[in-house]
Amino acid sequence: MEEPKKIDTLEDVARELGVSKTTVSRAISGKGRIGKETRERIMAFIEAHDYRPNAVAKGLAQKKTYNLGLLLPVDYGDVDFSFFKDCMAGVYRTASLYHYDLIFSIVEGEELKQLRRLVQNRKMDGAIISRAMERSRVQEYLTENKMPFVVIGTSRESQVETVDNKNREAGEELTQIMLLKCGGPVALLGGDESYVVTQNRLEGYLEAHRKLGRQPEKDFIFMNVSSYSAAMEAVEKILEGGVRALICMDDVISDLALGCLREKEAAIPGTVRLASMYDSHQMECSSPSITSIRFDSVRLGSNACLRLLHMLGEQVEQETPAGYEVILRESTK
Amino acid sequence: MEEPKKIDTLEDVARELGVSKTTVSRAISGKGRIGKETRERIMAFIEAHDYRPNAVAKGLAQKKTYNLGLLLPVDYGDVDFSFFKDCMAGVYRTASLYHYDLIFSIVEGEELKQLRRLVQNRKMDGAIISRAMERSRVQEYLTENKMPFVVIGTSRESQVETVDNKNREAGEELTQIMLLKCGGPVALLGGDESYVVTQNRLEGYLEAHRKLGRQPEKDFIFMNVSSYSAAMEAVEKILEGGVRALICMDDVISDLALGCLREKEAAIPGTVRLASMYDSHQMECSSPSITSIRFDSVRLGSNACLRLLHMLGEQVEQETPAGYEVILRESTK
DNA sequence: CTGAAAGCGCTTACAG
DNA sequence: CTGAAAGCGCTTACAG
Repeated sequence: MEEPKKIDTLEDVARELGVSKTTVSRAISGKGRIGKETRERIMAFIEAHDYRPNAVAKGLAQKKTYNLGLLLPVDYGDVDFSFFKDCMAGVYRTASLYHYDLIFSIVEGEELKQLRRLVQNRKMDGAIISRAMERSRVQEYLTENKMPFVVIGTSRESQVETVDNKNREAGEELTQIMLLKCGGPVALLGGDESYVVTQNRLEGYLEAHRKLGRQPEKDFIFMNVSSYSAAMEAVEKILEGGVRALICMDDVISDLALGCLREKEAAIPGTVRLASMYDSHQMECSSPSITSIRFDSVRLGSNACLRLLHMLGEQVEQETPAGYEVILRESTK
Repeated sequence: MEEPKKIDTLEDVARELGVSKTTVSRAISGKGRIGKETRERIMAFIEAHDYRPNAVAKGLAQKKTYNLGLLLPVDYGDVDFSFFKDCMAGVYRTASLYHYDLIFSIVEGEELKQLRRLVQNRKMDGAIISRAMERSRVQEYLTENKMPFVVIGTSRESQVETVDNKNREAGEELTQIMLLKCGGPVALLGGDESYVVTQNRLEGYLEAHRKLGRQPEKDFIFMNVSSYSAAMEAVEKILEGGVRALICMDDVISDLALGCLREKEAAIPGTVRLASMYDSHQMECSSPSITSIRFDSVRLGSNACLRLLHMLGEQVEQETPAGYEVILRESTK
């Protein structure tokens, strides 16, 4: 024999228990005064019948959706999927913990149509976006429409809430290790200087020199390296200068450098030691494997979510800053 | 001067236009009789004021959410991220086209808690899951709770709606090419035989032999290869047998085989030609690059979405079967 | 501490 | 062709 009545709604619960919907609602939400005994009776009944409030109805009454938008750039992951994967997992777990769901949307370049639907149809309470979308009008649009959001990765605009890795500290630690391991100068290949992440890693590099009382050699710092030819030019100078150590600011640049060093038949780590300020699957799997910094992307995602929930007025636990670890591999042996 | 009144709700529209909410609703939905002129007047007003109906309210009234669940296995993408990426993009675009949003959830092993929330709180109308989750209780749970779903990849259970690649046809085409290119026998390394995908690719392999009037040599067909040692055992037999061509059923197995061949110092394609029945980034980037079949994952995702929308009673366009292409690379030169 | 009632912003029989 | 009214399943002043 099945339970004769399905308990699907608040009303069902109230009727069966002979109380009002108001009371049941209060028992569940914990808001408002309610007798301890009544409350326990209601909760036990709910538990027994596995009743769950309808999120849509709740949303309508409270003008909330309990959905968070996760906006991904269209070509995320071309380079570094594990970052997005881990980040998403972190966001997801934290959102789940607070009973929020994730709605995801892909932002393709300047196209805001999809995002607009999410915002105008009021299908989310807030959004998490990535720095990669900084150049699109997404942030502007969200701000105009009073949609709370947090950016993963530091943005150039102040005023926006961001969570980020400790790029400066990590850059400093890696540089310090390289300086200590290798007697001579340590060259640097960096990316687009207009990015905050680039600036921070550069600062870390410089700071490590300062703390060890060494003078960074300007001639071996190459910024805005974005092509194979740019990397090649730098690598040639490095080899000519007899520099024995090279740090690249991310995995893409490392990959370029690796190609250049191979073409020049420079042994790694024999002739040049190579390290990357950003880890990825390729760093681990290339031969030789590349020493690099692994950031805690899961935590980063989790923090982004906590921040957003906080902005939405939820009582959330404290954020724990996302850490990192330097992974020493063959390329710096 | 701003518009003095914000047009946020159906009621606002109705009031401003001096009609009833019913009429406005009908103009928007297109359901029910409505005068052409009235309708146009309403639509123009809506357009001008950029009004969008509140999806939550609409959902409550219609007992729909216009959300589709996208359930991902926890460790998707360890092997083959681009598949998920493309698939998701396909699902996403199609969902958007029909004004649905995607809610995503990660299923971790046997843990159904998160999924349960999505189902019980009625936050989605249907779900798209992947074959990778076949062994969890997800399908069972969805069925019990009458939640429509479609599986990407063929499931062993009938009764469920699936969309899949043309694994048999593609396997046949690749095998045929290999047979024609190489005079002798073509070995096969396959995965878990209990998977339908494995069975289909095997069928294709056999069918190619049949059509060319060749006898597949049982001694060079190795199934259930899941470890390096299993692959090594197969590779040794292949080399001893003087076989000059090898097809692996997917990119993971290809990677294993590649490692084994390297260890045995067998030249590719010099000594053995290697091809994979599944393309991935690694197939493209390994050296030598590996000939493989590239499936149209975007289309596959799109089809999954179309199928689900159809099940939900939406009028959708016809599915176009997801195609594939054989990409000839260095490994079979 | 508890409940009746209004309200969230839509849809949809039902009546005209 | 159009509208008044009930209803979707919750929450929340307000009153008791």
